[in-house]
Amino acid sequence: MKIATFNINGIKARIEQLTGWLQDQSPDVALLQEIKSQDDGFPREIFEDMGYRVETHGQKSFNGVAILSKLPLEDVTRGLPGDDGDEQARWIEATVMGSRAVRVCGLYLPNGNPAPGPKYDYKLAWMDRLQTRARALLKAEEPAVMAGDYNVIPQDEDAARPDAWRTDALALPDSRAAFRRVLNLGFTEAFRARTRAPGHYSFWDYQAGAWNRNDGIRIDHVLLTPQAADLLRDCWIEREMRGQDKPSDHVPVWVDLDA
DNA sequence: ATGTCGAATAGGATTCGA
Repeated sequence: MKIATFNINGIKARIEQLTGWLQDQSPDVALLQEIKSQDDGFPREIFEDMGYRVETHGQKSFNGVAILSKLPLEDVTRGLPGDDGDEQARWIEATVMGSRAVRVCGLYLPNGNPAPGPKYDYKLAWMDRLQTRARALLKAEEPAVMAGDYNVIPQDEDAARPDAWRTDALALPDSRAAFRRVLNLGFTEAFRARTRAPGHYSFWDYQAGAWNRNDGIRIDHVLLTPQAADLLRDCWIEREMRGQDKPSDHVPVWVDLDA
């Protein structure tokens, strides 16, 4: 089962790249973030015609997550539990029925800038709720994946210029600690289970020629429960996507599971 | 320093979010 997480930065602006990518790479499951569309504005027929089931959790203008799957989906839920007043569409879950059933969570974690401030408070509160959901997934003792744009640079080696991010919400110690707290519950960070080296990024800003200078950061992550980690065949970042015409500022991160 | 992009509003330049 090949699963890719991809922050597409707007479905309308990315239709061409996204459909080409699905044709070429044929993920079984694509977890999309920042669809920037409401559910009824999402061009689901385009993907259904390509053989994908489509589940969205959108909102107007900003945020929004979706699951595209060639495999059957069961028990789809929308929204991260823990705050009924949270209007932001950042979380969607489904069980993917492969040769093994895999619970898949697609997430778009709040950016949190400027920090300190209310947006940073929201980020940290959201990460507390993430930790609660993560505990429940572990308790089920089943293969589960939490993948998406975490908006966290886990360590200095995950940024080309770590000092430039020192006071940014993506790298502040409280952000890193909250990310580590989730990992330390017992999750495996798939990319780091396969690759130790620095210099691997999943995001390059549109500004200041960041891509041409390889001034990137690694903020898109795939976390696996122990039962999912046992199925891990490989994890890689598809950096070539950033060099295409009309790219997103993020690229896909893949896991291949024996499921 | 951002050197940018996407969406909404409004009816083409501006604002917000990233």
